[in-house]
Amino acid sequence: MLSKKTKYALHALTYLGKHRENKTVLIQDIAEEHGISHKFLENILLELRKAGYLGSKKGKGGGYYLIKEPKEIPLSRIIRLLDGPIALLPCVSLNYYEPCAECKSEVQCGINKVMVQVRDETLKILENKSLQDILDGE
Amino acid sequence: MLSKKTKYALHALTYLGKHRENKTVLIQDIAEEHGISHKFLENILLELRKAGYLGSKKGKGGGYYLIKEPKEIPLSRIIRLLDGPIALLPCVSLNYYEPCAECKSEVQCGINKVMVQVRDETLKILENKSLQDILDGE
DNA sequence: CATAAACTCTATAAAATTTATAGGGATTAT
DNA sequence: ATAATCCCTATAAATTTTATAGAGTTTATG
Repeated sequence: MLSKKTKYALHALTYLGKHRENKTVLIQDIAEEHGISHKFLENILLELRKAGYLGSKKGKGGGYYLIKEPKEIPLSRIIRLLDGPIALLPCVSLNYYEPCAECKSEVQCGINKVMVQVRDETLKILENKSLQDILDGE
Repeated sequence: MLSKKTKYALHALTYLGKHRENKTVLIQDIAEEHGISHKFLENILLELRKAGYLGSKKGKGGGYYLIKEPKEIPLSRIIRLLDGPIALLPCVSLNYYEPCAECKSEVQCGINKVMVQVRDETLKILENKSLQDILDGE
């Protein structure tokens, strides 16, 4: 399951996607719309900005806005950013690889081999769905 | 990512699958082979037995053994049993459904719609891979 | 029939992670 | 000048995961 952080990030991105005509959107507005803690959401939006998905404007009249095309924001990226690996095991993660302590040899491990396949097929799904698909369903 | 519980379960099932000629296998043997805590693994095997994948024999000379064909043990089942939902959000889980607090209307939620698709495609992958596939890779 | 070997079951403790809060700083419009 | 707003880092609270503990129960065997 996705963490609340990722779930909230998706809600925030969706909200921002739906309000692209506005110059900026307040954290507070998104938080209220979904009943999310302002401060918790603040941290999430900060991460999304640092990762290059959002722009922000400080000071009075400031707020956040989307700086990428919704089409260019695949689910895989958002999940990786906030939740970490998409792979089911560390030993098959492309972006967060770590060996599994209990496994003597990766090349001889049937679990590893199957999980590589699962990872590749899962990635295909998540790279192929973007914020645009979410917006299309609203 | 899978929990250690699920990962250990997969190792245990693999071990049992590789030793089907034996009448029984000791918890201790599996634990040692993979450097897993005996007691932790004990709880996991108990769950697998209660769920109908393993049989056990008590007392001296006892142990665990596989009672299902490896082909009949899909990854999806093992993951659900030990880790819970496969869906990325509670509001699209088939087996562990819960509404999302921050979402006013599921039928109007674009996130929900996309996640239903992701769930269905992910399930296809995980239902289609079984312990047999793991054993084939060993 | 005594003993040791093994699984059974439930409770609890420890560790790690996730979720949430807090508050002072910096910037900007008016 | 002031108020609004994002920026940043630290810490607290809650939850979940991981691990341990120990008293049962069953069974093979000498």
